[in-house]
Amino acid sequence: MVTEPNTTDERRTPLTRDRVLQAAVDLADRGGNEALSMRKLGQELGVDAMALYRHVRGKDDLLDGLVEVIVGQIERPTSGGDWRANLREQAMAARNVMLSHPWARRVLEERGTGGPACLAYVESVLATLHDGGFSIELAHHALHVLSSRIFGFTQDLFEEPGPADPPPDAAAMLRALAGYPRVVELAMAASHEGVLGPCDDDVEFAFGLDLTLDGLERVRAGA
Amino acid sequence: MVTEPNTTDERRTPLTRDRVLQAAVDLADRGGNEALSMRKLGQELGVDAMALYRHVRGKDDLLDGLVEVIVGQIERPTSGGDWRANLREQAMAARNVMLSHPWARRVLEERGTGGPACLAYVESVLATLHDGGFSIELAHHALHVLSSRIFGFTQDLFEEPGPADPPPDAAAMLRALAGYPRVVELAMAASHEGVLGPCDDDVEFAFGLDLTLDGLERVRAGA
DNA sequence: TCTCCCATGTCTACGGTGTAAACTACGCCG
DNA sequence: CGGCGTAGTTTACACCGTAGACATGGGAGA
Repeated sequence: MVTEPNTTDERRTPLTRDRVLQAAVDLADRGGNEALSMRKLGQELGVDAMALYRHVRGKDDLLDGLVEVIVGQIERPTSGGDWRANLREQAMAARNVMLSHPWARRVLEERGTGGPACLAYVESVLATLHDGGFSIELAHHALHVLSSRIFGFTQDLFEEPGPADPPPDAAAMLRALAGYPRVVELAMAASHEGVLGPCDDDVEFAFGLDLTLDGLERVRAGA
Repeated sequence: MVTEPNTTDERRTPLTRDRVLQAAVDLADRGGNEALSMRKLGQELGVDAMALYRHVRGKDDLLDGLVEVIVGQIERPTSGGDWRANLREQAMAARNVMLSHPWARRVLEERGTGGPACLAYVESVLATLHDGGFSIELAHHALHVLSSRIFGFTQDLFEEPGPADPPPDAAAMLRALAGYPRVVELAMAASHEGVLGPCDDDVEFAFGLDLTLDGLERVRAGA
């Protein structure tokens, strides 16, 4: 082809690692986790899939890069309050990021938290704990109990019947749930009238976070 | 071929959903999560991959079946104690199962907890909470905070440097960690001399579990 | 200005995945 | 014996990540 200028000639500006990562974020935001394939990403950028390998070592490296981008988006709290308020604000900030990038949770779990952005993030959390009077051992425990919440999500194995679930066939659903009276009781009571979000329940997140923070404070003060 | 009897002629006994699931568990126990492919599983059973589709609707159905098997392995606690001891014992039993099937965590997260075994399991947990004096709302919260622990694992984003990590290149590792003083401090302090397990740290699991149970008891008593 | 090189992107290909559809082989039952 | 259902096979398709050879174009050096 002879440099035929295709719509806005987006491909002229050369690819960059940052451009690749940004496109990957956009793609995942739109198409979810399974849309993140090398081929689709290449297509997204008007480029052959293999071209990406000039700027990214492979899929794993791409995902690592995404972790960096996402974790980098988490705002550090205005470090005014005590450790508790500080950490709470931190977790909430992280949660906001995770809510706007629902796919990121899986990527984080899959690739781990060993990258620079994550290390820096953990470093800041540890500093907060230290300044709050936590011993190293207790900070270690705290990091483990908080780990998922500090990154903005909980390991919610239960998918509430949300407003999207009943439509299919409420009758069959109820029939399938016969034999689990307490489960249906709970499903009724917890039907989450207030449609808070697609991923998680703000109330639940805050509840668990506060429960954990309270517990940590108690242990800290007791030790 | 004319019924040539290959070693022990294992293929003669006809396939069954249970046989398929059991083989899948064995395969995953040996080869981890990525060994769970239809083709490999078929090979494991001395059978073509497509043969599995007679006994399993597809990969998703296979995974759902695995969830049933695994969750079914969790022993119910001897319901003698109070709710707290009861739930603790329950979580520990679940953890034992998860430790012997490390791949199960991912499968559970991927496929959810909507199957009969999981529903029955949750039902029993809810019964325990109810008998312990929890209101429906509080039981709901409790289920969310406990969800991952009740199934035997926590969402541990941090991979401790365990005894397998240093070998590669301790010097390069320490160099990479320069700039994160508190992280290395913690890594030193928490080097987990006691090599407890490959997946998680018993101490951390128990710590988080007790912290959560204490918090719940406090809320229950206060409300 | 000519030339060469290298960076960037493309093409082809390989082995892997899940699975749809057609086909084969066997046992059972009327 | 005829037929039928059941279990397993074969083939094929679309997708995945990626190794390796190739095309191309622009900038540096002669």
